[in-house]
Amino acid sequence: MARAGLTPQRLVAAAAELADEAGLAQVTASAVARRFDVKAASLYSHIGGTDDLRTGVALLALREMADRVAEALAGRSGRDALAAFAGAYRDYAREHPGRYEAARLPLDHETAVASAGVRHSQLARAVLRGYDIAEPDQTHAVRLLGSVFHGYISLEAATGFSHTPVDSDASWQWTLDRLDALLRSGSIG
Amino acid sequence: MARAGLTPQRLVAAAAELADEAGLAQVTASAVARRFDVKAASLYSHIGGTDDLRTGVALLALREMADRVAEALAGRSGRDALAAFAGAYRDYAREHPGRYEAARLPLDHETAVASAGVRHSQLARAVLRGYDIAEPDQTHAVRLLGSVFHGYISLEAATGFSHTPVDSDASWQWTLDRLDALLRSGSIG
DNA sequence: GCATTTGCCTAAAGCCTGTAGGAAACCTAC
DNA sequence: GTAGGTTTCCTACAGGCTTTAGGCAAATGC
Repeated sequence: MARAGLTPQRLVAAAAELADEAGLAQVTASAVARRFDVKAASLYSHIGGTDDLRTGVALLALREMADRVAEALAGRSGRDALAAFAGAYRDYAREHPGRYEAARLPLDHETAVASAGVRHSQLARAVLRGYDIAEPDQTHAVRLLGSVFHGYISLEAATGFSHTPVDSDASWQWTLDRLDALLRSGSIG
Repeated sequence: MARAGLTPQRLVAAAAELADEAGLAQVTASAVARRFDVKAASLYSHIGGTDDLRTGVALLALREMADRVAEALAGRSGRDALAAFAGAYRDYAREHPGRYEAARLPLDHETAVASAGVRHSQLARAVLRGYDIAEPDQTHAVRLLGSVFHGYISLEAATGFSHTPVDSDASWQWTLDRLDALLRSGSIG
């Protein structure tokens, strides 16, 4: 019988596609096996199991997002950098909702420190360099940026902010403006 | 054989406890049945199934949170109201992580409009009354508040913001201060 | 060309969901 | 208090997913 050519990478990639198409909950060993026309048991020599698969998607998503954000940030500073930073996350979440969902999975400490997660906070700090904020305010500001953007993206995905006539893009721009102003005044307070 | 006294309410209440203790993923018909020393099949005359159970927890959480926030807000305004509003959510999420998780489940439109979800945005608008912000900025501000607090709570739950020596409570206070300032200037811009 | 390694298979046990139909407990009302 | 009806929980079962164990065939290397 012909071999399917399974590898951890290919399995995780398929899991990521599946997550984007059907949601992270649909990412199962069974479903991924089906994509390769292979029995579910065959996956277990390549990956640890369903949890492993989802963690793999999470790590992939963190890497891809960090890459995108880094590229978006190149050569920009100030409000420009802020918008690029935020936009990169928002665009990624829209294009890859399942991967974005996976990126919020809790990782054990060891996996987390080895992940691209650390690059994300470095990138946030890079944005803040344009605002001249010293510690510990810089750490507070990193947390604020993470909170606002993750919160916005997650609420937008859940509800689409569709209960009022006010456009979501308008709220996004308004938020960026206000954050920019907030961070500018941040160097004073 | 003695009857267990199952009702949709009691089942949802047990599901909520289970969610807080073990996470929303552990909320299954099977697990809830075990709590009542009853076979899983017995649940199906009271609830639709596992999804129903989780949705029930979501609706319960939305109600409980709205009640708490409303109480926290009573008699306060300005930065005081802002802190009470945010604190009520954060405290609830810490006490009831599983319920909080459930509250973010996507609900179909019909269920959503009948839920306590609408009270939440009304409460946010009540906070903003202390800041004198007109439409459409008020809607933008409601979304900002939702984003910041939900984002912060969710990141705090995931990582505990434990990778740096800076205290999470300090970042929370800093964030409240900055938001208060932002909203104050909001009436101008 | 043969031995070894690797990859995918079948088999099977365990748990979860959800449906169907049965029997016991409860309620009502005579 | 007891007969009828209803409700509640049960057993049985079908189907799906997970994961382990052991086997045969394909690829690889000498």
